[in-house]
Amino acid sequence: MPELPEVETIRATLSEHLVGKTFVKAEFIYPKILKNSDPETFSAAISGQTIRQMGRYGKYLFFILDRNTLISHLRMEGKFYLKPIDAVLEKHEHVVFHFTDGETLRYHDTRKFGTMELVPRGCEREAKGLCGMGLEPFDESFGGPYLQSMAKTSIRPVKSWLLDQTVISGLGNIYVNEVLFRCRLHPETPVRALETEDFARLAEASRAVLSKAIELGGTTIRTYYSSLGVTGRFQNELNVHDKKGEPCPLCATPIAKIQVGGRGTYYCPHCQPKKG
DNA sequence: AAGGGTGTTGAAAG
DNA sequence: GCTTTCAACACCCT
Repeated sequence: MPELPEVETIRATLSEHLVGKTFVKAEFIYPKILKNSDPETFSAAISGQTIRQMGRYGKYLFFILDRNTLISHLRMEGKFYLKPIDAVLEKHEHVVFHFTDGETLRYHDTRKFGTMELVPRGCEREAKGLCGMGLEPFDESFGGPYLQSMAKTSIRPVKSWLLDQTVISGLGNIYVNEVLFRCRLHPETPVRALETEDFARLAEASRAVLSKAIELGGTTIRTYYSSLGVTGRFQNELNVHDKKGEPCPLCATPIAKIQVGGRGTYYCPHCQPKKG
């Protein structure tokens, strides 16, 4: 489900409930969730370790333990729930973590796309998928000049480029649609056609949109809801995403939907003219 | 009622 | 290399 704001919300929520809990074991109903390990090795490794802190980079969630970090990516529909040990195993619950206090943490993922990986604590950025990731909009050195330096002579549509996590970490389909609306940029604008001013505005808009979304606890659309049943409120702030045919908030032109790089893309044909 | 679409990403193919 | 397409999977909506 999540982009950066949703993962951040999940991180904060889980942190309140999980920090200080000690693992007994982990049961894998669907072992393919695990990368680079098998259930027995993984369970033995986390057994006895205490969750010291919950962390995040981009859309990756970190359970920081005594000696290891459990890196979890929720992909499209991953969720975590805290339940008593005797709660029935629900459909789509693929991993059950047991704690010494008798509680369990259930990993629920309808589409089974999510991944989990255990790395030595402090080595998170070396994990596959995290190495080579671009800066987060909240990194100190992130800004217009950084984006411009990543652009080079790319001819890709700006929408696809912003979704590339090696360029910028944390933007997904919802927020990219919203960022481009705020910047008045057509999603298919070739990166090469962007000017210095555009990169500055993209950087600023990325920070603004994600900050606001974090403040509101993320976005809850369709039937999606966050871990532990927490729902966000940013869906009330969406201008274009999932609003095909609805009037643009600025000019009342019907919002258009097209496919860019195979992803549903929403924009205002009047406010976001193509350039270059 | 089959097919397309879905808050993702990495491997394969061009 | 750089870019695009597709597969992993289950469910919902036309």
